[in-house]
Amino acid sequence: MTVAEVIVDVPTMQTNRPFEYDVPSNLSEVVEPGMRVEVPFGRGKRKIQGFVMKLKNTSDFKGKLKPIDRVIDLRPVLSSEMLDLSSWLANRTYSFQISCLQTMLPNVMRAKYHQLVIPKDDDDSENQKLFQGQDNIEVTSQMSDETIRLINRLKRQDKVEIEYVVENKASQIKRQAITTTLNPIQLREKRNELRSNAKAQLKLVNYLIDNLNNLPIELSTLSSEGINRAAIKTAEKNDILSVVEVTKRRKPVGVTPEKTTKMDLSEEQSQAVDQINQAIDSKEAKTFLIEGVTGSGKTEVYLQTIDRAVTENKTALMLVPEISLTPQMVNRVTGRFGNKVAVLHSGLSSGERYDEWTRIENGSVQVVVGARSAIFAPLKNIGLIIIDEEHEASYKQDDNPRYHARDVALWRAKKHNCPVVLGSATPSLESRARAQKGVYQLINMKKRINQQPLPHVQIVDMRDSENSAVKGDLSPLLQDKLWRVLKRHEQAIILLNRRGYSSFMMCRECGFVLKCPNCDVSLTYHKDLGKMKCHYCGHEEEVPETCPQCHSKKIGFYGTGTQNLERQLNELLPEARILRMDVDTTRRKGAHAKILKQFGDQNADILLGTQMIAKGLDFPNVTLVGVVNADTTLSLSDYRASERTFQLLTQASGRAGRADKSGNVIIQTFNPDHYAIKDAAVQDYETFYKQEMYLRHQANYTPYYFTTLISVSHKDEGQTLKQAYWLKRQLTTALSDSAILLGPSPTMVSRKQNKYYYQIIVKYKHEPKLHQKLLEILNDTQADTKKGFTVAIDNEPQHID
DNA sequence: AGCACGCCGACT
DNA sequence: GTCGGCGTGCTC
Repeated sequence: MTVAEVIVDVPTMQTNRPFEYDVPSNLSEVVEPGMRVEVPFGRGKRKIQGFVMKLKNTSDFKGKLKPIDRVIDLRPVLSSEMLDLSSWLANRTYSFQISCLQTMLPNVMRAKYHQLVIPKDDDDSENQKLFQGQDNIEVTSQMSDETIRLINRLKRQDKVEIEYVVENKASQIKRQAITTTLNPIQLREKRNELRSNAKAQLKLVNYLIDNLNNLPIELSTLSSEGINRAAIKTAEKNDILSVVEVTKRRKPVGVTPEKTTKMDLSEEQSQAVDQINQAIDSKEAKTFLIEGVTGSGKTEVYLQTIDRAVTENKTALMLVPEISLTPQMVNRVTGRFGNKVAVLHSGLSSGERYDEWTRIENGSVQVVVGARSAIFAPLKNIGLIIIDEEHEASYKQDDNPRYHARDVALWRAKKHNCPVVLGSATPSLESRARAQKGVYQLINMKKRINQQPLPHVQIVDMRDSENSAVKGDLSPLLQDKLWRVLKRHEQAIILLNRRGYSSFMMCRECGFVLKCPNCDVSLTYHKDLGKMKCHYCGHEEEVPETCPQCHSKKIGFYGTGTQNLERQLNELLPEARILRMDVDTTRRKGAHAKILKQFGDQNADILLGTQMIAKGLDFPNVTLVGVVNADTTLSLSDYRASERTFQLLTQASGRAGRADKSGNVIIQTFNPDHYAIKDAAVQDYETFYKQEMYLRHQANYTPYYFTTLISVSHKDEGQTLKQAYWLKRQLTTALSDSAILLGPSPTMVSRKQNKYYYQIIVKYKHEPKLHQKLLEILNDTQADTKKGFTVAIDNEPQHID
């Protein structure tokens, strides 16, 4: 007997374990771990999709095993590596294993479920009313309560039957095709061997000779040429050709960009390449952190090390943030590796995404470039994994499973015995600290290639009388520089650092920001309460009317919007062509790329936008970058605020000035003396790192402590709090005295979609019992989900809000 | 999730 | 009496 352990597609805590199924004898040769199957589940005739995790010969189950209904895949869609990874991931992220399995596959492979109501008694009057002559009707969520009640009654009376249909949007849409390993000469020989009356064979072989470069040829193509199945079968028997399964590609391989060649390396670059190549050669699962200033040529290091992996017949995986996945970036890679590359970006339709996945899975590509989820690319024999802009928060998925691509990369690297390269001009504190401890190998690249000068950075103190007297948000200096840029027909980027806008209070006279007395984070304004509140410890206080520091009345909410700024720029420079890029103008798919192209083609003078314009864009004609409000992220009540500000400003500054034209950067701020701003202005990562580490140490934050965030929500605030306090008690009993528990406190937006959110933060160094306790909590609270409670656990959160 | 079972109030 | 509401527990 064969028994399969199946993870079923029911995302709940109680079903988050394997269920055993009998493998009927007709499927025993077919079923393999990693395949999707359709199984009956529950008392009714419900059918659902599941993943086979394991096959075995005995069963521990006391009842009678149900048989697997159907196998969906011809071949496993997940390798044993991926099955293992899903277990690890589910455990690490406190999410359901089924969710992990599904995130590893393209979306189209997710099952869709339908319920069809079929009449058993066509003559029944109620049935006739319901079906109105149709064979069946589908149960949908829009159905009225009345209809659902009717269906339920009819079902009880045995007048209708419910059929469950599992639809597999992409159940291996494979077609049969023929291919041959013979060359034209061998084929001609075969042709000569044919008997003179074998007309069909002759036609087939001739067709094959003529179309050798179009292999594999689909059977449908052949039949339109008048070659039938029987002829193909005979030819197969005679070893002329073989029948294979191919997946049809929706999109032909795009135009291959101009072939690029290896660039000469600088001293620093070649040292980096050598170290990494050595690890590739010796199959060492080592992690490198490249700390390289903007313009130091990290990309070329990536390309040449990928090249080494490819030459050694291995594969390589490169992750970049979604917003850096621009045509320029992609072309650089495809230019070097041609059609060996698969690119996974958000612009692909789900069908195209599936095609790319298939191409990777069947070994047609050696290099994969993509955003976060590309870390699950089904590559075999990985020789190198690269994560560019390693510090980017977008590498962490912010809903279940809340995984960090970096963690997955390290896990896979260990499995494949290959190095991981993390690269950034501004590494995350935790990575840089690991490099300090020797966990990662640090590679420093301090020099810009081609002697590019650093841009000239000026910090504008917005507290100055001259600046505070200005009506709008643009200082006289920035206005002047903008005007000059326009006159020289160059371009400018204006960056508006808008996060948590108008949520905190700052004094326009002295720069004072209202902070929490216990937590050293700024207080946020809660509109619903009309009070200032700390969302770490829950401290709250009234909105001050005068500045507590200088008693000026100029204290107020701080923040400005892109539209507002666009209006100001229009008034100031009526002749300038301004492009605005923010969430509003980029909502539509592809709008983002379109705006960038417009700017790149110099169809605009000023590009105005939020964070998204700061990342890795190269516009040679840009000579001015202005940051309107550098402080906004600083005042966010998140302990990573300084780090994010530093990263943003450093990146933004890197945008100004290329080779021949010198660049100017203007940073407007109310905190000109803040270390994050001062260090960013001179692109001094190391100084910033030391200062920030010191502060993190003082305040017991990452990387000195691990953090886990637990949030509870319910539509009744009292219930939410009650649950949150219960959770806190649970944790207190399980944790040692050295662990720090904060909260429960309301989240920044304490009410979302009519639900209240409270969170508890656990900071700890070593808590062996924590993991088990959290799993217990999930189990215990599962029953409450039906009462409207949700409990979410975020291991190492990227932001706390 | 979906479904059965079981217990309760309120209507043909 | 029975229909339908909701709480509880189970799914190989």
